[in-house]
Amino acid sequence: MSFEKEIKHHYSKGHEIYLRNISVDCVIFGFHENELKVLLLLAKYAGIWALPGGFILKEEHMDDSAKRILKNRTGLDEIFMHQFHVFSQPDRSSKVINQQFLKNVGVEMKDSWMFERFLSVGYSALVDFTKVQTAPDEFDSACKWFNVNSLPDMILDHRQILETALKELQLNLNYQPIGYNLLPEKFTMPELQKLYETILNKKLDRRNFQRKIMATNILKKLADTKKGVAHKAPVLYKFDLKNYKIALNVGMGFTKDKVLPKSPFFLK
Amino acid sequence: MSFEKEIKHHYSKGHEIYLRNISVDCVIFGFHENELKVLLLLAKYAGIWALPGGFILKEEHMDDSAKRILKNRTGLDEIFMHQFHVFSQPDRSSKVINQQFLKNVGVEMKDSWMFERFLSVGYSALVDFTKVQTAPDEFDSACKWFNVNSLPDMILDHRQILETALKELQLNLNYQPIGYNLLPEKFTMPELQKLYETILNKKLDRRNFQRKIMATNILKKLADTKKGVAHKAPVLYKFDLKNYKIALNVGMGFTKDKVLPKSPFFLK
DNA sequence: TTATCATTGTGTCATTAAGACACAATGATA
DNA sequence: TATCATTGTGTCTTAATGACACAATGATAA
Repeated sequence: MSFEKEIKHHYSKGHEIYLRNISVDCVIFGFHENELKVLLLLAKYAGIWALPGGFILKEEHMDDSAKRILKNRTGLDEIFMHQFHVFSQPDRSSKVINQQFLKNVGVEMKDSWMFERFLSVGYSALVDFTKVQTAPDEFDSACKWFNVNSLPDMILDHRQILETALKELQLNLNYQPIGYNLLPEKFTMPELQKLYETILNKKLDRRNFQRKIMATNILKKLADTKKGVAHKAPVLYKFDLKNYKIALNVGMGFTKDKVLPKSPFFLK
Repeated sequence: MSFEKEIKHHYSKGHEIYLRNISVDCVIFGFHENELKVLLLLAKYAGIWALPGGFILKEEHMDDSAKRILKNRTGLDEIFMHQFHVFSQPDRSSKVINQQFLKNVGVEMKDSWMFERFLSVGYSALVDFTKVQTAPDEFDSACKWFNVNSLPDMILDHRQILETALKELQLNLNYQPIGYNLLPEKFTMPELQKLYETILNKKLDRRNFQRKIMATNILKKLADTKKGVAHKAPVLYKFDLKNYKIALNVGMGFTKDKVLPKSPFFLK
């Protein structure tokens, strides 16, 4: 189907398969060359960058909508995504804006479910940059990773959605394990530390970092070292998936033969 | 308008003023006689208890919808409410269920926006039990506080929504100040501790509790003591609203002339 | 009037985590 | 073979936590 037909169909018939007034936007983080990246699409109809988003099928769990959107745009499956906030400014989208989008691509329409107000549920995911096949769909002319510190202009309130996701990620770093989807299977301690530093946007002490991370029991030290690097060969680690998953549910202060960071207030 | 007319009108015309496919449910916590309570309504049309809920007006910020619902049911204004989760099981509500509701009150209808699937956004609030005027509206036959440990059967997935709110509350207790809306203006340290113990459902050490709470700077010690109590008269405190609000934004580990609890990992 | 006693206010001590930092080991490169 | 950036491990001080002791208070009972 041609793009024009596609978009006409979406605007005129979409409400037959999707829920109304509600959309999903995904903030997909990746890690590459010591930079925290986020995946954006260039929306054909708007000529401006946007988060990968979509709608909820009439009989679909919203989590599955988010996963479907992720799969479409990245080819990735089995990624843990979670909702972090609903954005509900009444004027975050509007009839005028949507009619302008249509006009941009030479389509005119009087009425459409798309002209109505939409709430958007923000979802966030951390993925392996190297495994992603960026795949613009029929509505997008490009799909690209951006460094979170140099973002382009973005559609509607997508910048705000992204910032919210980033703040949440930085906060969650303190309570949840991270890295399983972001790093290769085997990795070194400096690599893991770089990930933390990049997300938090600050330097951490190498030695204290190691102590803290090891105390959580989410890592397994391997016998191997990383070959072919300058200087001393660093030891390789991989995640102890069992403990990693426990920590995901219970938080980093979980107890596996004790060894847990002291927590503020009354967590313990 | 009669109840029957009201409900007919809601089912046949509601979509003209509300967003579709999305609703708001409020978990309203109160504290009374050392018990954590939650406000439930007995829905006329269902004959089963439910969280106070409602819909989003077409031009209304969702936060305002939640506040409007709270105001309607409790008379309370200016209460901090926040969204905590979207519930999106496809089968959480259904046409069949809604038609049954209508049948229960002797109304028949073939089609309605209410028969469609609804996502529900959970909101949570902590309010002063004593200031609440419980007010069932035209759709409800009763409005009552329940101890969170002895809840009645509840409609749809409302039990799950409530449990989620409670868990979130227990977790947030570690990072956010609490009590401003739940306690009288002046209160004693044992009273505040009871609040924490009730929510967390565990005993805390009296002396360590005092130390920790005072270290946060959210309390002001008053010159007065509580009169007319058995045994030693406890000192009265009130919240330092300025610091309380800072802590709400920044978290309990905020720095006001230092004195902050050590936080796990890399918060600091 | 005085003793009782549950409750409140405050302090101490041992343990442990966090932050800062020193030094030896490694292994590619010069 | 020496150099040197980087990695691995340990130590020290400070500060927060949890456990606990004891004195002060003030209504109630004797």
